[in-house]
Amino acid sequence: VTSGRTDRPTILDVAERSGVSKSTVSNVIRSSASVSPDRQRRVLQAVEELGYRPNGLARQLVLQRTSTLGVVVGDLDNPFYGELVKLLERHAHERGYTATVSNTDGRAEREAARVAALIEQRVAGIVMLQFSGDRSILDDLIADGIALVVVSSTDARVDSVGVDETHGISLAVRHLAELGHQRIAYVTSPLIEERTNRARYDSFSGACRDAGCEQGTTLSLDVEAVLAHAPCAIDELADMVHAGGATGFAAANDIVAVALVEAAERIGANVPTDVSVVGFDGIGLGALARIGLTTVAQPREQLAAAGISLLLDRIESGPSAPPRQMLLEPKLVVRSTTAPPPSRKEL
Amino acid sequence: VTSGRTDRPTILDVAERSGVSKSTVSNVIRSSASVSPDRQRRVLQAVEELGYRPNGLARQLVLQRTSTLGVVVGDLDNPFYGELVKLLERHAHERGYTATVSNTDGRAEREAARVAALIEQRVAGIVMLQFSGDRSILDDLIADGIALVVVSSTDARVDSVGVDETHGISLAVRHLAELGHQRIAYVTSPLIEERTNRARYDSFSGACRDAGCEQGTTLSLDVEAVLAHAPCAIDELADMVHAGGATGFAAANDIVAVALVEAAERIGANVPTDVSVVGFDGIGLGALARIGLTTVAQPREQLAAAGISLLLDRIESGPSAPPRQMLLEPKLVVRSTTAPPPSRKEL
DNA sequence: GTGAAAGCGCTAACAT
DNA sequence: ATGTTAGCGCTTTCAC
Repeated sequence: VTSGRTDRPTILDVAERSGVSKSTVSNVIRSSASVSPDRQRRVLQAVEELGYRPNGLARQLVLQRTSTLGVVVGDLDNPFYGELVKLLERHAHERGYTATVSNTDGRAEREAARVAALIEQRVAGIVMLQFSGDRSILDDLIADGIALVVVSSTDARVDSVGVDETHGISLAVRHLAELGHQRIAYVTSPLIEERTNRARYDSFSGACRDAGCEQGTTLSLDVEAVLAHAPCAIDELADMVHAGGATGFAAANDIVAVALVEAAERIGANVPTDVSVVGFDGIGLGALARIGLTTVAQPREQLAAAGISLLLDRIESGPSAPPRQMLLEPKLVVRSTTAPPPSRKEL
Repeated sequence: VTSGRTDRPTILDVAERSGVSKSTVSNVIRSSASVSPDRQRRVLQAVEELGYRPNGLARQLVLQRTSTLGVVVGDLDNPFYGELVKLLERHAHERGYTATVSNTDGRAEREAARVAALIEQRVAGIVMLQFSGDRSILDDLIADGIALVVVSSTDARVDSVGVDETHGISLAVRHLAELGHQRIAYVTSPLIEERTNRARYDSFSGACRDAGCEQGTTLSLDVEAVLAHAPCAIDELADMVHAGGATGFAAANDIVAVALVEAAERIGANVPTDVSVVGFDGIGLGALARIGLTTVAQPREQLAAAGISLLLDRIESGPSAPPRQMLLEPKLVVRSTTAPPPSRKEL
């Protein structure tokens, strides 16, 4: 009653039982060198009888490379990331890798701690799905020469695959503008990383200019607080809506959008009659009739597939190859959280 | 340009640079035996200068135990599981473990393949969050003597922590009965494992008897199909509702419940005016005013905490200790998908 | 207090 | 075709 699992047989036990050498056993289980049919059979039988399972740790130690990928995600609770991680794990497994996932909740310390653990574990590569407050971890990783890919976000210094955010946001803004909204505001959440946020905001500003509409004050919505019915969370929104600050809202992601719809209706502003909301991501639940979230959808399957491909390529090619950036096209999905603004409707 | 990462320094490099032996370095980085302050400093400095990171693989190989936990989940896309995995990872990390997650999509072959990979990787233990079609994998795992805990489900042969399902379902049925529903039907999905399903169904039957109401035909709803607007998916429901087969529905989980609400409203039956729906799990999105899902909520944080505790205990104590079962109390959360049935309302 | 030596389970030359 | 040998990077007796 000392050790967790019963003692597992090693390659040596198999060798002994089948009356051959370690190497021969190794050869048959890896089906590498040629082994006589007779011995092959005997080894296989011994493996069977003993219930032998090769020790991956030992193999990876001697091979000097692991078949483990680290997946660093901000919030697994967000279905967009849940699905992405699920797809990434699928692709990883298909290519012979396992996935160690790390949830950071957008906290820099956690991100650092998780990444440190991944490095000690000698993961073959890391997929990053979201950044926390600062990108210094990225710098360390790059300096470390570890294989790295950023999925659904972008950074010029590393391999990455994401959607064309500028285009995505312009789709949202243009849609709102075409419906007749004159004043549009950008809504984000404290969880979204500073730099990403700024980039998106810039895109948003540009899109507003291009579409010829004014831009309202940017709102930051604490999603948790809204869902927990914390009253303070929506005061800012109330002020804004009642003062005619904006009739159209472009949200940083679908969860924020959904929380925004909730908050708006709670203060008596109907969506889409009074205000319109468009999200970003394309989570499955947004398709529910009761939600009907108009959103800019990301191609999740492609993001995952490309992410794993890029990462494995990088693992092969080493850190010296120039970084590759892939930009996928997002798609506007119009549902029922957007409509012409009230003033226009009354015509 | 051959290998992925640049060659990392080993404990030997540190030893050389600081002019001490391997063992001394090992002692200081693990802060085990006592080392003279002088050498201690020199070692630490060398570690710093070299950017040395201990090789977890090597350590775990010699220690004969890993600090990796396997988490096997049916569908990470379901926010209930997304959140559970997130919580499990947090607790695991707090106790010094990393989490390798495996998504099975409820497919037995995938489950087997993933579990095999986990065993080769010599995970210290496995958390199972959902079963696929058959439980034979469980048998193998038990025979294997691997540390194992089942979370949010139950099996008498292994450590497990879940909610009292019988009680949970009776909460749902009783709530419906108290509202005046005479005929209640159970709704599940093809993704839910046979045995779990049967157990829940039995509980459901019992609850109906106790509450003195009839039970309608059980429905199996393909959630994907409903959300994808596949027409066939809701025919059965239409027949049932129009034939007065049931006015109240107890769903196997919140996703099914939400899909059911969608399907019902699509065939012209308003929720809760015409039919009532109660879910099971308590996903965050159910709290949205537009969804307002009445549901039987599971204590997720406690499930995760207890799951990791049970597993680590098991890792310590070995396979011989008798299995422990923990049953937590679910809680009925009444929102707006339930109301008195139409007939009763017309009084 | 410190170092030398013996492995953990495996793979990969290198002999035969 | 098969066995022998030397490690992969680390921890841990066991002498000194």
